[in-house]
Amino acid sequence: MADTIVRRLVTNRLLEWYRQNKRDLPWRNARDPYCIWISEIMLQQTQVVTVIPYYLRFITAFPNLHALADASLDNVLAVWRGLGYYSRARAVHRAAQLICEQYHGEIPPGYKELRALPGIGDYTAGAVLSIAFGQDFPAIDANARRVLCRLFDYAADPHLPEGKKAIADYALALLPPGQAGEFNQAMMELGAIICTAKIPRCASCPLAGDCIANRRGVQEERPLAVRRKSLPIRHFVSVVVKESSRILLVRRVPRGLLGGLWELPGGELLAGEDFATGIARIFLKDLNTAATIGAACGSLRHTYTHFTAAVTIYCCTIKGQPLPQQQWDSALWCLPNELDKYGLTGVTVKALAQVGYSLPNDSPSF
DNA sequence: AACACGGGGTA
DNA sequence: TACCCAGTGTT
Repeated sequence: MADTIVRRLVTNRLLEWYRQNKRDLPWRNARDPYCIWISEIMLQQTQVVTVIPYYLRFITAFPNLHALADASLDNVLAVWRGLGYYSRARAVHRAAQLICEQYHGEIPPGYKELRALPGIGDYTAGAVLSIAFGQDFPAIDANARRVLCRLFDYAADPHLPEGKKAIADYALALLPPGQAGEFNQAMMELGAIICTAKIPRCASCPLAGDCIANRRGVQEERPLAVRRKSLPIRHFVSVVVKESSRILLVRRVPRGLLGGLWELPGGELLAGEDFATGIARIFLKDLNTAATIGAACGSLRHTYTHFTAAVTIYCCTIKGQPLPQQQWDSALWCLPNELDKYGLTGVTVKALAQVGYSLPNDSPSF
């Protein structure tokens, strides 16, 4: 494997397999670095099949970098709604504005410049440089990492600093000069289709004969599994306040969990706190208004990355106009048929459906 | 180094 | 339920 000729044979087999088996994806063979960049941001921690409709909708809404830079964050988040990791949408919006200011609207074709933009880390910089600009940079995502761990039977934790270096060295050793874009995509495609996390299809793998883990029969033990903690359950209340057929929506401050998204007012209950007390506390502190609890009108569960939210829905009335502060930076009274104009949180979409307000076109498939 | 950060899919 | 996913930014 350390031999240049052997490496060449391996990459040739990989690239030949890729040419014959690659999926037809909307961003593939795109000339425009902007399209490559958007697709790579969306593909962070998100599977290809999930990204496709969001990508098409986003490119339609913001066809080029200037369109994105000129849009409002509210508009960008409304298009991103449902894809998750909303800091990506905030970062991509901010980066578009920075590229307009600093690089005359052209995505800079340099590692240092890309890496300095918000939302672009090592993986995305390498992906854009190799795929959009043809430069010899590796792009190591979870797929490529798994393929390399198996190919070289790397037995330690690849997320540790030594592991990251080892995996990067493997990738650099294999990377064929002048074909980094195809090579990186081929590694990811192999990981997504053949060298899957569970039950890899080694019988169909073009690199099975080169794979040390396969030879040793330990492919399913690579990469080394890291145990996760079970998710805690946290209790929340979500409140429907109506005023002459309009519904009160509030906007979360643009940072942290679901930053910049709109939601029904509410929040987490303190330990041992009952619903009426919690609602009164939240409305007084975050909306500067007195709330009176009404009927309970539903409940739901929603799982985030690191906790499960158990949400109870109440109808309430308030005294006077709400003044957003603390966790919210804006408030408005929304007509039911205009709900889809706002980037709503998943919990709010679910809660509204339970009280009879289903969103049109909630699926990004249009 | 560990944690925060969504949502959808699969077994 | 548990795990996985074309990772990045913060602490």
